[in-house]
Amino acid sequence: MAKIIKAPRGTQDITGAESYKWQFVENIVISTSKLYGFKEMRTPTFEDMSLFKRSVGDTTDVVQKEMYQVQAEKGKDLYGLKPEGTAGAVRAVIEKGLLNEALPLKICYLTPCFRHERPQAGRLREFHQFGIEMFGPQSPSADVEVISTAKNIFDMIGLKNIELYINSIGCPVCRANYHKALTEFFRTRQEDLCGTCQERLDKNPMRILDCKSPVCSEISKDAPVILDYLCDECKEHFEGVKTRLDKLGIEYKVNPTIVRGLDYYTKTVFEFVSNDLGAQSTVCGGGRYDGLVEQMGGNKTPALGFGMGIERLLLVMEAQGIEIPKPIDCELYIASMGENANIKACELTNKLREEGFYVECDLMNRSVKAQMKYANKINAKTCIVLGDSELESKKAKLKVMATGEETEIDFENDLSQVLHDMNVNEIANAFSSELGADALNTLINFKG
RNA sequence: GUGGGUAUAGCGCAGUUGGUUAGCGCGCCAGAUUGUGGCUCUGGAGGCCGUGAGUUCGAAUCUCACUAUCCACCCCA
Repeated sequence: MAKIIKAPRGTQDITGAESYKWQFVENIVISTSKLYGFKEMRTPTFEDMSLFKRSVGDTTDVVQKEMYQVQAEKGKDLYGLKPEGTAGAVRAVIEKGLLNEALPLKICYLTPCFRHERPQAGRLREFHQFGIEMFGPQSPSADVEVISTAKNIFDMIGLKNIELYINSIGCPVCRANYHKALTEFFRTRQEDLCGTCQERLDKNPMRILDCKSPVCSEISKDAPVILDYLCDECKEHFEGVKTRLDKLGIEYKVNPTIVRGLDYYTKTVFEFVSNDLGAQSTVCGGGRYDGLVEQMGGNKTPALGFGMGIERLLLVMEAQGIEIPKPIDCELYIASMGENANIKACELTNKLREEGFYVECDLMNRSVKAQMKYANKINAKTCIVLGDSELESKKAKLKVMATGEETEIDFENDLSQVLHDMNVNEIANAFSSELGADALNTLINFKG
């Protein structure tokens, strides 16, 4: 036997046992975003390396250490597999001139992302992000709309205990002042900081606030807080965001230690976090990036958005035992004996599928018994058996698998009516049951 | 990149202080008077015991290295 090639480290195969869950989540995120006016956009999986360097940031870990780079030809420019969704979206929006249309421009996307990290719970090398981006508005209302889109998605999925943390990291001006104050503060206690934090002191002092080491977090308690350093405009904006969140009844905690690791963020930043995940507890992260469009060569345009990790979303759902509607079961299995019956089964199956029913017949040349076993295994709701005598009489017994009850029918003419009636009954039952959510699921699920 | 755990059939697991033919459950296939599923019973297929060295008369079992995987750091979705 030839050697088996395995999937690359940190990647996943999504089989039929899982894919319906993905489809469920993907449908919810896309359809919920539609209510807010976000139109789906699809951009390439790889982009020029310079795009990521300029947007995400040349010195960030994501670009510096975790990018997958591809070179199509020796000596030619490098491409990078997207490590996140915003950069490509911003590039496309500028390139297509979409900012010349009516603003705000609202887009969303579902895309694979790639980062070369050590895989861990909730962290893969190829993962999938759903994201939304909004271009044009500088009003705090936009921040709240973006946050509420995420919140609404969680609610639609049925997630519990997702906490929202918000912060403002200010505009470049107030952030620079804050960085200076923070560096000066930590400089006085430099020797007491842990190893990594000593390095952070110059590179990214705000990260020290986030450190889990007891010593560092003790020191951080007295550190200056970003919110005290915001300029008037940034302060007012942040207040505006909080006021609106309160009005909408969206609960949040202001957390001055949340810092996004991508360079483009300004003003509002936020994270949705779940305790049902391991160390990688952020399900959704985002914020404003008012300077990015201009930096990428477009006209100065405020913008904002978020990214949501689909794998992490699914992990939380799993942990919380959220039930995802299963794909529909086979509605009819047509068992057959002998060549002529098999041909007839094949013909009937095809005809019923054209009418929109999920029907199966034997493709393995198995005994009737084995075919029945298979029908049972795939959870077929009904079955008929065709043999020489049925072909002659044009009648067959339709068996309801759950009860074993059989009725004789004219298989040439009655099958589609029977299958139709079965579905109508099922929907009626779902409606009359007291489990509203289940009924809804059945309806959503019914025929895709 | 750093640290710790794990690696035996498709999946989940046993495997005694090293001892010859490596087991169990689920799943898969077939049969139980030959045209009917689920329950039960019987039989069958499927493993270089992660890879490579070493110790030994003998290694799934002990040692080392490598690889993969999981968890955590880091970073982030």
